[in-house]
Amino acid sequence: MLPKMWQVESVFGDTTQFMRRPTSFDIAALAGVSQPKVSRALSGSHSVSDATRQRVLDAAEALNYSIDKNASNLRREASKTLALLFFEDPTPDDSLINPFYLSMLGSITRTCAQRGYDLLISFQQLSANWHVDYEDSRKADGIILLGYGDYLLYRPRLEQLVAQGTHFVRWGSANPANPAGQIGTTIGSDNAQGGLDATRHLLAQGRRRIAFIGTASPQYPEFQERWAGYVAALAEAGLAPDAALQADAISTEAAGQAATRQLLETTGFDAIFAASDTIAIGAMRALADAGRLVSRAVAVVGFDDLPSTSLANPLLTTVMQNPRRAGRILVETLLQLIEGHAAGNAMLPVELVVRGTS
Amino acid sequence: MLPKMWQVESVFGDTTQFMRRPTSFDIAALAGVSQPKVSRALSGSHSVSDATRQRVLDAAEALNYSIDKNASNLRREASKTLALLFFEDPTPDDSLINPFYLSMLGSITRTCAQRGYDLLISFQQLSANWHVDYEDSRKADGIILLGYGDYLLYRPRLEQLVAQGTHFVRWGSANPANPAGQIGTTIGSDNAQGGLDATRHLLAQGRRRIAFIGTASPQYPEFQERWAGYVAALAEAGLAPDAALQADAISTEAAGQAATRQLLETTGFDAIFAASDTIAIGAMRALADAGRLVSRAVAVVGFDDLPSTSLANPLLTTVMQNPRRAGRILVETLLQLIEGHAAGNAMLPVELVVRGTS
DNA sequence: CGGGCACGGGCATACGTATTCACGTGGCAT
DNA sequence: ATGCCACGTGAATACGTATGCCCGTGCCCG
Repeated sequence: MLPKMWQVESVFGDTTQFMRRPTSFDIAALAGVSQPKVSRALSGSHSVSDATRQRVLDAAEALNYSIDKNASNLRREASKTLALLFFEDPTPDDSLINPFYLSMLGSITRTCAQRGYDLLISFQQLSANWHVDYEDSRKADGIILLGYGDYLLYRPRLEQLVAQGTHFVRWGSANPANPAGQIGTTIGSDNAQGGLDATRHLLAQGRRRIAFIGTASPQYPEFQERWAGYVAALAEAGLAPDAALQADAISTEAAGQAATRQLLETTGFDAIFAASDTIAIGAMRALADAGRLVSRAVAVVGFDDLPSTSLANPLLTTVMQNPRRAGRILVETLLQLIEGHAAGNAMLPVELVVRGTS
Repeated sequence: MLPKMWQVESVFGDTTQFMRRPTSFDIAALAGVSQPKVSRALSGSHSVSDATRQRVLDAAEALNYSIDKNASNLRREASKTLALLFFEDPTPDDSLINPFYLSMLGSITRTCAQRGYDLLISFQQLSANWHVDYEDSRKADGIILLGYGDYLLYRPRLEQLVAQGTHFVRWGSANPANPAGQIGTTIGSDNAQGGLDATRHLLAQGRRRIAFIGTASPQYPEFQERWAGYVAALAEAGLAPDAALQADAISTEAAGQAATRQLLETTGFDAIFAASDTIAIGAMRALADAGRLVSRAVAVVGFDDLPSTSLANPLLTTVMQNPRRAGRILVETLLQLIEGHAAGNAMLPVELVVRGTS
């Protein structure tokens, strides 16, 4: 049946100015066609003649019409929306977002826009049951998960998502050799290669006591892979990893600084491979505090290539990831999944950028 | 009438596993009540007895039910969603987002979450007719606008939004004395006060030839206000602004560097008040290139207090804005507007943070 | 000349929720 | 005893769009 309003009141008149929000019935009437035709015309269906389509478009333009997304979504049972979830370990409110993820944000939003999708964004504490919230409530057709965090903690959530058949992709370890990459579709950098390149570079500079600041724990699979690359490079040079040269630090500058300070007290070293740029910055600060000359006494290599490190002095040698490409691939892979196609993991190449600290 | 599915098939049976998405009718049946009751129970209506509500909640839990947002939004004619639009002057794709706005992102998302709203995010080129897109299509109940850009260019868009009655707030000049703050509801820092404080501080250090790097043009009202504060402080000290000491730069580090380089060639100065931290960083780089000692020869004060400047050496003296508070107020003000309450502009206090460069 | 087919179009209906309305049942005051 | 109100309830329906289905027309081909 017609919506009730149509049964009682006429649409046309000089009250146009104060009319309610126009619906597809309004443009249908104005264009002299039926409501379904309006829908078909606007959605580009073939079964609409060009002349009719143009009349419809003109009418829509005239009435300043735009499709009610909620009604459209309800009917189509899809929302043309993706959800971007940064998930973090429980931290105080004021924790900043990992800058590396932020750098993906631009390309994610742009790729979404190109593909006609909207993007919902949320920062999630691990505690919330976000997995219910987005695809279940039809707010989004799929989910992008970003976030360093304790993998062992959020892994059950991932398994639940897989079990529910939720469409999602995540940034993480995509290395086929790493079981951490086998839950859901995962996109990530070639962390092992990056670790290998960074460490080879330091070895080529004649460094022999190379510290690794990060973690080798499976809680943080990406760091673990960088560490594996580090170990592999050492092995190529006939060196065995020295446990005394490894110090734990997770992502933050403060952690990097503390870990380095501790290393300075306990052992000697002539180079640092830091598992992230933020850690490397903290390390450089600790070195400066200790009066150790970065690059002369201790070479430093980071990981990420954050833009903000351009303020550091000397400029940080680092393993560059490509966040723009990463963002695009995340979105495109997710869309593949949503459209029902199979999509595999993807491992993105990284590139060593040699600057002043090594 | 009941949805068609209900007229033909029974819901219960051992096919539960492969059942379609549960609807409010399903939990109604399971809880032994009617569908409207389910809606009321879940929305916290008073006209539901506690016992009934509990039964409904249990049933919803059992069937893993969650409300279909699209249907709910359609019915309520509201989406419980806000749209966050970064809008930029047309720039190449790879342009990064202004870091100051990014620092608001966290508090905006969190405040939205606290208030039960979702957040859509988009980066808009000025060319697109985004104003049609969000509230008109009922994707969002209101819009938050962020973005440095040529005010004179986007001003017509703002006026159109006002004319349409769209609910929106924007970050910008909230100074009652500035006509730029009188279109729509505007939240902003007390830029004039910041300019005043920064310049007074430099004057108190004995500096007399203080350069302003930014712009005094009404195209960028916030910068204009900072400049006005600068002029006011000079006046207090009995100094007249010297046009030779003013150089244009919009936001970017490169622009700040170029402007400073130019100033170095044309005139002498003993201090710089930069209209943003990124400009200040560029200025410091230009000074370093020219062999001028920052803080000794030339004192520098920035504006924003970006976290990344913690890598600069010496640490940048700057006027601190409070992005977390700003984000919260933006959201809360917008919600006021959406709920039909009046909401005025808000001007947030700023604070001079003295560090190494002055 | 008749049958089939391509094509443009309209009717009816479903999507799942929230709200309006009317109804029945108690209890309380008149 | 009668009227009234508060309260919990369910029946019906509207929100606006997209689509399955059927229909009529004109054309071509057999």
